[in-house]
Amino acid sequence: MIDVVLCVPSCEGPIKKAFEVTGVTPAVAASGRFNEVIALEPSDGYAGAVINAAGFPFNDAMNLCRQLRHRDRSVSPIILLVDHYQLDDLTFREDLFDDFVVGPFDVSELATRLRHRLRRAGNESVAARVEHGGLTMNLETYQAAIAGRVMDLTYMEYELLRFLATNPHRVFTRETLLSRVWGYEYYGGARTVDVHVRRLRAKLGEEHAHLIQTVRSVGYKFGADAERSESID
Amino acid sequence: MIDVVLCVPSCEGPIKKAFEVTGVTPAVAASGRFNEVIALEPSDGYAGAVINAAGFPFNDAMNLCRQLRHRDRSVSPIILLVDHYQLDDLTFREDLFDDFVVGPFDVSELATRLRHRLRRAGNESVAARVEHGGLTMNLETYQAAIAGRVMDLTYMEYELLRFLATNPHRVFTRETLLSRVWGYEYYGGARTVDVHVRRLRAKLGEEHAHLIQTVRSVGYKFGADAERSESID
DNA sequence: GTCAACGTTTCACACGCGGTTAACAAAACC
DNA sequence: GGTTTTGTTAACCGCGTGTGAAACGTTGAC
Repeated sequence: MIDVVLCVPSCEGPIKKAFEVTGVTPAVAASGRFNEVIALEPSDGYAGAVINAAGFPFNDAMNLCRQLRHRDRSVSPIILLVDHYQLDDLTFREDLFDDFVVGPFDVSELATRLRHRLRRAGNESVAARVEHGGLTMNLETYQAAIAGRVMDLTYMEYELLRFLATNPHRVFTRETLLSRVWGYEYYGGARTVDVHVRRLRAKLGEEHAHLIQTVRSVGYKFGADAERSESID
Repeated sequence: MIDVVLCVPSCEGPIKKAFEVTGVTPAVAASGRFNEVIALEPSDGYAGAVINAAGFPFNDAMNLCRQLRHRDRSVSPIILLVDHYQLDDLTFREDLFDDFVVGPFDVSELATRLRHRLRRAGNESVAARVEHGGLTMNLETYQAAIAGRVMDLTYMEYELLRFLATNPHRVFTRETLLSRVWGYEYYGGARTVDVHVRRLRAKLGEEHAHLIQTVRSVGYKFGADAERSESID
């Protein structure tokens, strides 16, 4: 049985060694491309995943995290290998991974972190649901409901709403949303965001459409402002 | 309010800097001995703890973790600073801490781990703000409040107020404001600044309108002069 | 104290940026 | 091949923004 998914396009040798220390069996899932790991069946089973993002497009690694998280939520820890300059990219993506190691990579540190997260895996879990202002999102069943009424959201609609709702009251520019939700590096048509916001508002219903607020000249944010009218933080 | 308990018998300076990045306020609880931190009342409240175990008896740090954990169960994250040779000691103590940094300590890595754990623990108070003379501006939610009352500012009003409030007591000419806030290279209509100042004063309310002061023949500055009437700098 | 000169405040209005919306095209899925 | 989802384009429209002019206040000279 495979214990840990190893997603390391390079430098596999020393990292594999780290797993021997922990006593779990690693499986190299992707030697060249990130998306190969997805080919693994969930039934294959694995205890955790180590993803090497160092020297690679960051969004590729993030998309992989997202897919792993969707597959089996909160069960298996995801550890990221990053370069020092990538540290800032981790902000607002805290839910996508469980731990990280900064290069140059130390084998024993990785082993310790792996052990740490594996032993913690049972107790601590990523929030399985997001609730805010009448909105409920079940991250396991991939369902969303507003004021008890289930909404039939498409994939992109769900992802956008989830990102906004997990960071309530925070304003995001279209560019940020494109890169965080869509994974685009480039700045393409920003109108794409507008249109998806519009479709979301429509499905939220007239009564709750204001849950996604427009901040003119800046972007969009999630959250009823009523609850914030007294104080900001 | 104390956000984070800093328990670092040495090298406080650079570690304190890490907290500034996250926006939480650190409090040095123990400058010499580990057990001093325990003197803090639970009611003091803090979002997390950073404990320096590097170069110190490991069991002392572990006992501190145990006490902190006992005090408020698993709410606030505990981050350990350890030397490389101490990594093995962490085994089977995974429940006593939430994360660790291996020396030599990198400030930005610590900051990232702090943010990661704080946000995972559901703590949203990790936000960048500007506060001055009753004015509070949350740079992430794009909200501003005066004396607790939320103001509905437009984009330009917000940007102008932010610039002034982040540089309190400093006088800016209209030309400077135009170039710094508006981004103009040229000197357009200086009346533009006046009008925006006026609109801001109106939204600040009569009581707080004086927060933006006119310096005749020069420009405008932000800040209550009362607090500066005694001393200049 | 009066007056003139200068700077600031206030108002009203028009332009255009930026957001919304709908309709269409392309792609993915079954 | 039909259906659903996703991205793009363009028209529409509201409101934020800048501008000019008038009203107002302040300063200093006589």
